[in-house]
Amino acid sequence: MDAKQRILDAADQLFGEVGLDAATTRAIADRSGANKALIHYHFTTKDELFGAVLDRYYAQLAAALGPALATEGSLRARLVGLVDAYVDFLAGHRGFFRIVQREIAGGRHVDRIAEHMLPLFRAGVALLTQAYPATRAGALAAPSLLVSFYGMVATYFGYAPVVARLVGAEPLSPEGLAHHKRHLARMVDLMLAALEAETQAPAPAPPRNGARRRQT
Amino acid sequence: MDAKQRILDAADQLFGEVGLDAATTRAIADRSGANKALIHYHFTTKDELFGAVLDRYYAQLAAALGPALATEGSLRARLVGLVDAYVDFLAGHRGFFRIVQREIAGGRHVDRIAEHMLPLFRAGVALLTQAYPATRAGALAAPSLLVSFYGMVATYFGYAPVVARLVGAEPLSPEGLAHHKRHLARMVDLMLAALEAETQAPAPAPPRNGARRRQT
Amino acid sequence: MDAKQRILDAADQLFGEVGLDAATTRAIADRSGANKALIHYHFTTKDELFGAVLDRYYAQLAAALGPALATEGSLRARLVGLVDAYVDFLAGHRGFFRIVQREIAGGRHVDRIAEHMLPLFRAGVALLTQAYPATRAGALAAPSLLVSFYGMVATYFGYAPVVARLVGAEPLSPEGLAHHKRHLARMVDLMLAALEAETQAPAPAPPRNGARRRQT
Amino acid sequence: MDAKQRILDAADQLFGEVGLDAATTRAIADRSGANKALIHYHFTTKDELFGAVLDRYYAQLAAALGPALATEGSLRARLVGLVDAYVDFLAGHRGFFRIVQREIAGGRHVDRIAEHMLPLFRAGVALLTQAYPATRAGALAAPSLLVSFYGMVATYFGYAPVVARLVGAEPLSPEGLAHHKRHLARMVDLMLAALEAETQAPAPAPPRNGARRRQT
DNA sequence: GATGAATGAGCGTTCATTCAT
DNA sequence: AATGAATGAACGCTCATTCAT
Repeated sequence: MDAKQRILDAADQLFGEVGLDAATTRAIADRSGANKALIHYHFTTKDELFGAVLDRYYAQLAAALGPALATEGSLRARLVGLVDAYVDFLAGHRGFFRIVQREIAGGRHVDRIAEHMLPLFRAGVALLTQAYPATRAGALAAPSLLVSFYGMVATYFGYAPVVARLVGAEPLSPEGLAHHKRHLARMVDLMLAALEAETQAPAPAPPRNGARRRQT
Repeated sequence: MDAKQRILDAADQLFGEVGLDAATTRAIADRSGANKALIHYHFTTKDELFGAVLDRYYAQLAAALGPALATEGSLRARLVGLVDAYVDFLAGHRGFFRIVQREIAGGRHVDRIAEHMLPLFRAGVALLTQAYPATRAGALAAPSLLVSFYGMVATYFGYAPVVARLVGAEPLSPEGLAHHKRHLARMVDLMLAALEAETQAPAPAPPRNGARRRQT
Repeated sequence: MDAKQRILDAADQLFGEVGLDAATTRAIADRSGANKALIHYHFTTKDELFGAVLDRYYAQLAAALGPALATEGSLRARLVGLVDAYVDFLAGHRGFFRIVQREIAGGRHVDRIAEHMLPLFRAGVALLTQAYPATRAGALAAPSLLVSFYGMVATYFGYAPVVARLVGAEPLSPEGLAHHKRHLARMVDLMLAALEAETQAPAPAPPRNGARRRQT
Repeated sequence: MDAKQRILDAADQLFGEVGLDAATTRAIADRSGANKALIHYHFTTKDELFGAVLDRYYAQLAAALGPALATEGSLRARLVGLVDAYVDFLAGHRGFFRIVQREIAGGRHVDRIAEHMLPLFRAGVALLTQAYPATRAGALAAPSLLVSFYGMVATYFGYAPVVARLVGAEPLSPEGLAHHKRHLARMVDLMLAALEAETQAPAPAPPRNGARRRQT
């Protein structure tokens, strides 16, 4: 009955822990309390099971990010809300990040992931370009900003083991996450200030090293 | 001797293309023109071979980043040089990024990677904290900044397939990379300006939404 | 009722196409539009389903051969009619021949097939021995003749792919079948002439190589 | 060293006994005293192993039939010699016939079998057409005769279980085989006599039932 | 240094069959 | 009569690794 759900849960955990290849159907069957054959009955193929896990994650992510996007507040509030919501989602679904991180680096599911991410990225691009024409091109173009912020948010989780050694504290503890959020909010502020400035004076000189040239 | 190098090269390629698990000794043997048994003769274990590939990459990376760190110029010049060098290295060693991306997300080699990255991170932390006391703690603490910048640099490569669809251009083309470098330089400028400001007035109010509180 | 027939039809087709082992219950269920479990409800076991297919075929074969045997004409007319009817049956039930061909070569159903064929062979033996005492033993003994004629009729179908390449024409086309029938009729004539001759002079010398000895 | 041979032998036996599908790699490994993986090491695939068994059989068959074809004697002597040699080969390689019988009825190896048989059939056609122009077409055309004789020879083996019940004796005993050979020699004689007659008077009337029409 | 042969363990997948409904 | 879910056993095949040469 709900064996399908239990298989999905077990697969999600194992894919996150050891990766798609190393997560064997046997292990998934064992952890879900199901029969190996039942996995194939419900999902046909390990790859399709993986796709189902992926789809479920992105549905949950969209649900988690939706409220932040729909907020009535200022752009800053919406961006910070978005970033915070993403951090919370990643913190609460550790396997998700690991799965995506591994597969986006080259696997059979890159396309599926890309298809899930595109609408999110596009929404972000729309948000920025509507507020700041300066983000339509140049060094602060919206896609660049979005990828960079996505990178800031996510890399913290990906490199948690390294960060832990570096700072001697647990990056994924509540305190660590709170600090990360504060850092990210500050980076959002930096970005918005720069965009604000650029809107008034389109081609600002770099603060110290005046000789840099701007291009499209 | 020769064969050992060819095995290392083939392994490096295959690990990058398909990952540690999916790269079989048979495939490595075939691509290197060596015998399967010879791989074990030279490297004992597939995991050790992987470690050797990793070590070689990080030695190359250190060599590539060294000049940028040793430069006599301004801090900005050194940071931008570092970022550019990293971008170039990642662009020139595509497999490296994929390997690290996959393994850092949870594998048997996380520790080895962490050990390689730590000195690089520590050097960056030293650089920043010496120049700006403000980076010793708070929302712009050096570790946070380094992870964020590492994330900006690297995510661009990891999410190239998504970026390609988003902007309809090839992110890894020379033009794409040049644009990415400009973007990153600009982000460095933003950061430095903020640190400069913070050094003069330690607790700045956020630009729009004045109600945020700072913590350590 | 309806479903049972559809299962039988689908099974018959698939057994003919790919053989007993390779015809899976799933494939039979798919082709018949039925549920896998329903197959076992109606036939208990795949082997029993196979037996049912076999039984139906032999019932149809008996019906097809009956008229030829019951004919009032000459022995030759009855033999040729039998042969023609068999050719027509095989041509019209291609799966039947393939199934029998495969299973008679060693399978779990050899006995069942043998039981179906025995009465047919016995009828043939009776027909010949009553008409020609010479067929009671010797080189032209009835069982030998029957097996040989059965072989002539059937092998043409079994080796159709080879024959097609050999003669560059389609052996199972109407023309091919007509030619085959003519050939078989001629072989019947040869046999009957020999039996006729042997009845008048029991120990004929072989046409060229006179030194052969006859035995029982 | 000779593990490859032992695998080939075991496979040959099992393919003959139970068929391609039912002969599992495990059973082949067990019978040959080899490891399951070793089978794939030497033959890559079960289908390729089957092809190797097939090729070996046909090489042996060609060797067994060669002397009979090369004989200096009369056409009759050569034909009878050929038939006898085939009977002996089939009797001595029981698995061969079963394998071919099953696969020719529709499998993945029909083409391979057909390719092996074609030269043999062509040699037979050449033999007959050179000796008797009458075999170039018509009811006694060479291909028809060859298929029929092949059918007579082979069906005896294929239907041995049925024949055993029919005559209450063992068809594959030395006595049974000797009798079969005598029967076949007699059939050869019948055919040759008919061809001889037809050569002198091209369009003979059928012995009893005068109304049959001849065609090409 | 290099290789062909060999192996045990385990892979994803499929099978005929059962059972509760 | 009919079905979706479930299962144990087994499938062909591939794996990293070993070893004698």
